This record gives sequence, structure tokens and C-alpha cells, in this order.
Amino acid sequence: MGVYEELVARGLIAQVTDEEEIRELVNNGKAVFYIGFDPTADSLHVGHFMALCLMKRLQLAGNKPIALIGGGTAMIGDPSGRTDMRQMMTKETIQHNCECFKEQMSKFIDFSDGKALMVNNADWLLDLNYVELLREVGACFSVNNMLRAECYKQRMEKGLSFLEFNYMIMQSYDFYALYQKYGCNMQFGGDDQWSNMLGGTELIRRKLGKDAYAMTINLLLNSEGKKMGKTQNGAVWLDANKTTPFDFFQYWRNVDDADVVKCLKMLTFLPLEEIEELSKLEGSQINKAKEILAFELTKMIHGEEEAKKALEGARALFSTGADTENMPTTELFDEDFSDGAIGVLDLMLKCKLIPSKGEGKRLIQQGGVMVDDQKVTDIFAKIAKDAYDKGNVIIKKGKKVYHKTVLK
RNA sequence: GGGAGAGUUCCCGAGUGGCCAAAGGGGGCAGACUGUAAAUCUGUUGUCAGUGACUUCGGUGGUUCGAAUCCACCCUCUCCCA
Repeated sequence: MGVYEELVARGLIAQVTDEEEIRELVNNGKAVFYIGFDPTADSLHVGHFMALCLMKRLQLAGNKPIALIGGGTAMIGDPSGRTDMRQMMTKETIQHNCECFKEQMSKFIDFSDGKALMVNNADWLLDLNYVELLREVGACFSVNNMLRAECYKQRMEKGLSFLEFNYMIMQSYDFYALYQKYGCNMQFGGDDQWSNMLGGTELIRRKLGKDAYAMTINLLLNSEGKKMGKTQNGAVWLDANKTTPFDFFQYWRNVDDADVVKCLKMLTFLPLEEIEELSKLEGSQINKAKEILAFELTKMIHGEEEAKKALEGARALFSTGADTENMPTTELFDEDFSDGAIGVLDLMLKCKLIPSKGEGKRLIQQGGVMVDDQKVTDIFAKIAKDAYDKGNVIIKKGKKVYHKTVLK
């Protein structure tokens, strides 16, 4: 089975421009492909992770990946699938984000000996001259076609600025530039990028008379059709400082039953046969599969050691109770106490377990707060300093959020 | 350039002078039930020293005892005409 077949079996491929050609190129390691990453934040998240996995799979099969960081396109903002305009980012922010991306990616993809490249489209896009660009590629784009493109549909109702309308042209230009510079003959991206990517193949065909290919991967959607990797706190980040390995682990440990197999296939490198076996599990047995999923992914991002810690921490937490070892911790100092005690609400606020005291009161009134396994019933409850004589005090919020506090 | 309309809390969306911290829905959080799942049911959802005070209805001023609501100017967006 070639890589291409494997990708199909894993349910990763959404659309392709020319299946025969692409299979041929990819399976024989002849593809030089690029995937673009928009530096909209200072860390990669789960959505990018899919793309990185794809790069890795293809690299292992002998193909050459180019990671394109969209330092230039980020100046414009991709309107695809959006209903409102993106906030404009400053040059400095974009630059900073690019640096962060670079670092995270190099942990994942082998960039040594030219086995892979990393480029920033700011390098060629920012120097473009408006009139020259119009003369060079402007004639190759049909506004009529662009307006029909799926990615602008939503925006046709709400309004689309000329700035964002040009995003497609910039992305197409990227492909065109990479084709000439590095012989890049293929572009991959999320399925929402399809129209933008076709713009590139079209441009190459018109300008150079050459064929280039595009392939999109399915977005990771849960059974409700929403993008995965988002929580109410925002995205699930790959940076341990933004999403701790434990939280990362828990995110996957808690995915919906219906999504486990899909995630295993799309995100892990486990052999398909093994996933097949796991998919036969039923009922509460599915928890095994979830545990494997969470472990595998955490291992890939944060390393085996962190993954083990998270796994053990989670097991301990949910079977026997608290495992204080790997719990998020807040340090307290003498001045946090008055008259030898600290209010539970003040403490929770300090630990950032609650955004306001009002919310904390609600939690307590609804029975959602435990301190050292004792349910807190009084909103004015205090914790005496003596409680720290045994080393720490554990606060539990709801069923799954544990927090350790220690006295310095 | 001319004309019409819109901007409300995390999101959608009601509210046209006091009864408005603002209906309803979504989402979130918590409780019950469970398998650390889903579905369902219940409660809750601006802040604080909590029978009260303070901040919030695009922005800035104004009218009024009192403004999300009325007026002026500005900003942003949508639609129609050019």
C-alpha cells in the first residue's frame, strides 16, 4: 500500500485535482509540496497538527515538504469560511508569530540536509509592486470566477472588502513563486482552502503552461460538524505553556465516542490494523481507545515522558482521587492570609479557577467546589493556615478540575 | 456622489423615555444520571463589601428629574441608485 492509499484509508483526503497524477507523484517520492500556515497566533494548534502529520507522512515516503509561513498573506487575512473581517495584525505581531511557528515546526519535521524547507512568503510578497503585479498576474484571474468561489459565498451576504478579496491572488502567487523557485508541484491544505489552491494551479498553467496539483485534507470535524481542537478557552495549543500536556491529554481523553476512531485514523501514526481492532470496542470499553488516542497524541507533541505523566495523573485522578504530583499548582505566601486564614473565594480567584467572586459563589451554592475532599457549603468559608501543615491544599472545581495550592 | 437602514451583554436576537443588568434562543458553568462519553432533566450565566451600589446597549457631546430608547456630530457595516 502506497502513501496515497494510506491517506485515503485514513480518511484524510477531501479533494484532488488529478488523482492519477498525484498518486503517482506521491507514492514515488517525486512530489515537492507545500502547505501554508497563517501565523495568526503565537503557537500552532491542533488544526495545524493535522497538516504537520500529513507533511511527516509524506516526508517519510520520500517527498519533499515546504512549510510556508504566511507572514505576507497574514497582512491581508484569509476570508475563507468567515462571516466577518479578520482583525488586522501588526507587522510586529506577525513577525513574532512566525518565529514561534518556526520553532515548533522544527521539532516535528526534519529540516536537515534540505529534506524539507521552511519559507516565509513575506520575503516575496512584501516587495511586490502594485502595478507590476497587476500586469503580471492580474489578467490571469477572472473576477467572475472568483465571485463564484465557495470561499467567498458567505461573505457575499455580509460584505467583503477588496483587501480580503485579494487573499486568493496572494496565495496563488505563492504557489506560482514556489513552483519557479523550488520546483514545487503540489499544494496541500485544509478543505476550506480549495478555491484558493485552485487559483494557484490555474495561475501556473496560464503563466507557465505547466501542470501543478492541489489536494485538500478533510478538516477535523466532530460528529456535530464543528471544528475540533477548540474549547471555550480557545484552541488546544501545541505549546505546553498555553495548553499543559495534562490538559492536552484530557482534551483527547474526553472526545465524543463517535469521534474516537476518526481521530485515531487521522491524527495518529498507529497502523490501520490496530485502529481497526480498537474500533470494535463498545460501550465503556471505548475508554480504552480514548486513552490510547490521548496518549499517542501527547507523546507526539510533548514527548513520551510527559505523556506517561499525563496518563498516570489522569488515571490516578479519576480512579483513586487526587494525584498531587502533576497537578497545576499555585504558590501562596504569608501575606495572602489574614488572621491566619484565607477565604475560599479569594483563594480560587488567586488560582484563576474562577474569573470573579460572583461566579465562585454560584459554584459553591451549586455544590461544585471541594476543598481537600470536603464539599464547601458556605460562600464565606475560610481555609486556616494550619491546613497547609500537611503540605498542600487541593481544590476541586466541578468534576474534573483539580488545583493544588502550597504555602511558601 | 445621492438615498434607505443597521450596530444591544460570550454569540444570535428582542427591547422606541422610568416596571431594564435588559425577553427568548445558542453557548458556557454547576448539579442529577453515567463510562472522565453522548442524550436528557434541573439550576445558573455583568462586577462588588449583595434587600444596596457600581459598570454595560458603536463613539463623543446634548435634551431630561430620569436615556439602550430622544437630538447633534462622528465611526463601522448593509442595501438601493450613480
